[in-house]
Amino acid sequence: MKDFTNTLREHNLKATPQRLEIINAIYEYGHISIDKLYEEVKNKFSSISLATIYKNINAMIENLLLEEVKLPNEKSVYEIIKDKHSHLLCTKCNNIVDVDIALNTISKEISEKLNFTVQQSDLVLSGICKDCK
Amino acid sequence: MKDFTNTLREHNLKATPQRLEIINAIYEYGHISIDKLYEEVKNKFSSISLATIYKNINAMIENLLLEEVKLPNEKSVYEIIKDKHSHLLCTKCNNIVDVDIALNTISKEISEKLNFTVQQSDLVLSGICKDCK
DNA sequence: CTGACTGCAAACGTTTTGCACGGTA
DNA sequence: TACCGTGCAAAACGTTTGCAGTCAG
Repeated sequence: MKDFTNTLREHNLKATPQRLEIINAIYEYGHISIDKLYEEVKNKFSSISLATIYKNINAMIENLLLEEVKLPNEKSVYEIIKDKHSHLLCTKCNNIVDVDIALNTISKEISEKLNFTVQQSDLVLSGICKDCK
Repeated sequence: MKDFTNTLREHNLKATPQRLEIINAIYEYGHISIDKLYEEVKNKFSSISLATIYKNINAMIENLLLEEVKLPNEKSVYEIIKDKHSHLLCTKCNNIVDVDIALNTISKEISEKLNFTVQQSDLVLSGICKDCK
């Protein structure tokens, strides 16, 4: 189990046992929904409250440690902030994987043609993953 | 005011006055949130209920007349289903415009490299539009 | 030791449901 | 006329808040 104590402190968050469990679960899953996270953390911290999950998710988002990923036809999932990337969502097994897709060319084109400055791009490609075929 | 009577019937929905007003408002706005839609339709149908708005949005989504557009840091908006396209979201004025971005090349690449069959792609580019600069 | 965090319960906002009535086809 | 749709009120759901007790730094 990876130790996120310093990561949390660097983001101005105290490293409580509950919080370490939460961030670790998110890390291990890669992408996780609130419900799954609650279920998962409850295994090790049976007394944890859903309110604590929400408070922590929000605190970590505010402190730029986590971000929400909105998905078509699905509940949002949360992931640790890392380099820009897109998501592949398998509509059969619901698995999500990160992919590095170059959107710079597209952003540049939009900037030039429409005079719209792109600051952020969110791309989700939905379909069937190789394991589900 | 465009007449959506036949469009509704073709999607197995009765053309009630409320429904015509709802679909027309969505059409005129291009992209609209539930709240704005309720507010807008209430101007012409002061007796309309929020429940009716929800029931209709859901019915039209189920009958493939509408689709939800999930946006980063914003409430979802709804639009009439049309040809595949992406969205530009201005984070200053909150305006949304459709853009035709070719994602086929990307989808093909993903298919070949990762053996993932892309069926749908959702792209939102957020930034500053030309009017807000 | 102090401010931040936890867990509980209550509150809140959003969306859905049940039902009686009314309107479309 | 039969069924679908509307509007109201209540219920359900997901998320946030307030507070008292606890813990990390």
